[in-house]
Amino acid sequence: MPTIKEVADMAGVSVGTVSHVITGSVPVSESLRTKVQAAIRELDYHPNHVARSLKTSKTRILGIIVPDMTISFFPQIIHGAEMAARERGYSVIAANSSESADRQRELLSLFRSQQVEGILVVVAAAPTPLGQMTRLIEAGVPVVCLDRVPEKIPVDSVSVDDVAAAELGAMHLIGQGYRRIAIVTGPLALKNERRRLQGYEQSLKRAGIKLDPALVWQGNLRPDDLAAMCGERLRDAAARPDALLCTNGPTALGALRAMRACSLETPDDIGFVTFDELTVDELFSPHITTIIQPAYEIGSQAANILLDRIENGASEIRTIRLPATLKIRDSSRRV
Amino acid sequence: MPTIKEVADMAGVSVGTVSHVITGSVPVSESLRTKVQAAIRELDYHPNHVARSLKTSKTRILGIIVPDMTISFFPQIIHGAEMAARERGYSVIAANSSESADRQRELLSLFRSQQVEGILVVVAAAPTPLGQMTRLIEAGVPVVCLDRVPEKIPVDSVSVDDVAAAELGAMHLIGQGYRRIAIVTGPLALKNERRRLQGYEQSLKRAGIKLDPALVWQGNLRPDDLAAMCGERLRDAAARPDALLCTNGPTALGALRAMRACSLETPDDIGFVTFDELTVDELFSPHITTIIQPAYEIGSQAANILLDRIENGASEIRTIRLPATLKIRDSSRRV
DNA sequence: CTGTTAGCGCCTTCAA
DNA sequence: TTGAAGGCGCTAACAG
Repeated sequence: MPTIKEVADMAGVSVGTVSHVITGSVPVSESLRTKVQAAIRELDYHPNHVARSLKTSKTRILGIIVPDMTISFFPQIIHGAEMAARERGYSVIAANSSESADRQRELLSLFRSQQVEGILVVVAAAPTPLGQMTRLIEAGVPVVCLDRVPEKIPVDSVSVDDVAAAELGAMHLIGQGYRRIAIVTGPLALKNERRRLQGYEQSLKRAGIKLDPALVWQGNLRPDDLAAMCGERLRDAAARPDALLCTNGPTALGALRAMRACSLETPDDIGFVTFDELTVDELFSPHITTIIQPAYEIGSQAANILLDRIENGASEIRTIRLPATLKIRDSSRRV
Repeated sequence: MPTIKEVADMAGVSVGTVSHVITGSVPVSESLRTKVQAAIRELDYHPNHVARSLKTSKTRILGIIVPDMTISFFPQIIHGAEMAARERGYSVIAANSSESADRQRELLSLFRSQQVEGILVVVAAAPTPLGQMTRLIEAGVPVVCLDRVPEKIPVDSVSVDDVAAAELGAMHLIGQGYRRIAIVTGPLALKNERRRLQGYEQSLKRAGIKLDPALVWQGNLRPDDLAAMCGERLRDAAARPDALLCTNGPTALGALRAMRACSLETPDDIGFVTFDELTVDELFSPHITTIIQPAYEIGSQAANILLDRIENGASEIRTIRLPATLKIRDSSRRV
C-alpha cells in the first residue's frame, strides 16, 4: 500500500501539499493539484483512515447493536441507520448481541476500542446490566436507544408509541366484533411489552369489555415455547378466546403454529392480529393483519439524532415516539 | 477516553508494562499485573484499536460486500462469515452495493482506506468493471468471491454447484411427470444463471425431452418486470408450460405473482420449483419446493479461506463448490 | 522482568 | 501557496 509520502515524492511536492489536496482544507495551485492527482491515480493510492483517525480522533464510524439479525425488523432498522449515516458521511458497523447481555457488553467494549463516534443500541432482552450503558454515557459516548427503551437511564431514544400501536390492533378486533380477545406477549420485563399490554387493556376498557386476566398470556421470545403455551390454552374450545393479539413476531409465529395444530382458521374460528410483518410478500397465506412499525424510519431518525449529538455536543434528552400503522388483511376481517 | 499512559501513571508502571499485560506477549509479574488491571478497571480503559492498528498494520477486520441485504440469502451469508471470523478473532464490516457497480467501487475503495485485511465480495450484477477487482488482487489484498464467481479473474471463490443444483430441481419436476417445463432466469450475463440454465438443459436431454427455446424465459432481477413477463406468457393456456423452474428468489416472486394473477394453482395447474427460500417459516402457503443453497456455509467457508490466505499468505487459487439440497414441498408434488 | 524509545501514516499548526 | 515538523496512542524492539 502506497503512503502519502510516496505520492508526494512522485508528484515532486511535500506531504503537506498532498494532504491539502486530499482534504481540500487549504487551497493548492491548479498545477500542483493535477500533478498530485495524477500521482494518486498512478499509485492507486488510498488514504489510510487508520492513521487519519489517530491524528484527528475522528473515525466517522457509528456502531449499532441489535439482538437478532434474522428477524426482518432489525435489518430494516440497520438499513435506515446506514442510509442516514451515509448521507452525512458516516459508516456504520453492525453487530448482533443475540439477546445476550454478555455479548452486548463485549460489543460495547469492542466499539469503544474501535473508536466509534456514537452507538445505536437495541438493548438485549436478557436482564440487562445497565451499569455499562450508564458508564458509557457518562464517559461522553453519544448513545441512542432504539425500539427498546431502558427505564431509569437518561438517554435519547426512538421507538414506536407502543400503547397507541396496541390500541390500533385491539380496537380493530373489537370493531370486527371480537369480544374474548387474548393478548400473547413476550416477557413483561420488557417495557415495550408492558406498554403494549397497557394499550390492549385501555382498548377493552374503553369498549366496555371486562378484562379477563386469564386472557393475558405472557411468554418468552422463543416460538417453540410459545407454540406449546398457546396450544395448551387453545385446545379447550369452551375457554378459547375468539381472537388473538400478538405483541411481536416470535409470539406470532408460536401462536400461528398452535392455531394450525388445533386446526383453527382465521378469521372465522379465531381472529388474529400481530405486531411486525412476518414476511414481506403478500403472496403468502394466511394474510395476516399486522401492526407495522416504521423500522426504517426508526433507524434513520435514531442515526440522525445520534449524529446531531456527535456534531453539536450535548443537548436535552430527546424521546421520539413514532406512530405504527395497521395493515388490515384477511386474518381479522370478519365483517 | 483514558490512554495507556494514564493507566501506567495510575498503576505506577511504564506504558510498556501496561502494553505487556494487555497483549500478554511478554510475561509480567503477578504484583504489577494486578495493579495494572486495577487501574484499567478503575479508569474504564479501552485500548485504542486505531492506534494499535497503525502500529501493527493489522486491523483484524474483514469487509464483506453483498448486493442486497433484504433478501434473506445474503444476511445468512454475512452471518456465516461473521461467525467464522469471530472464531478466529476478526470482526467483519458489511455493506450493500445495491447491485450498483459504482457503489461497489466506492465500497472497495472505502474498505481499502479502512485497512480491512481481506474482502469477501458478491459482485454486483450490473456490468462489473473487473479492473478494480483485478488491481485489488494484484495489490495483494486478499479477496474471496462468493456466490457469483467472476470469470477471467484468478480469485478464490465459494459458491453452490449451480449445474447440479438446477438438475436437482429439473429432475424432480420430470420425475413428477411434468414435461413442458419453463425456466425463469435472471440476466444470463450472470454466469450462475447460465450454469443453472445448463443444468436444466442437461436434465431435459437426459430425460429425452426436446428443448423448447420458447420455454427459456430470461428476465432481470426485478419481481415487477418478471411478473409482467410471466403473466404474458402464462396467459395463453394452449402454449402454457406445465411447470416453472425459477433460478432465484426475485424471479420466483415475479412468477408467483403472475401465477396468482392467472389463477393458476400449484401443483395441479402448474408445477413450481425455485432456488432460494422465500420465507423461513413453514406456516405459509403455497408450500414451495425449493432448491436450498447452504448460505451460512458459503459465508463461513469463504471467511475461513480468506483468513487462511491472510494468515498464511499466497497459495493456489481455491474454488469451492458446495452442494445444494432439494426441499420437496406441495408446489411440485403431483404423484 | 521492566523501562525507554522509535516510529506506524497522517493532519495541522507555523514559518517561509 | 508551500514545506517542515510535531505528535495522535500504541507496540515492539532493545537495553537494563
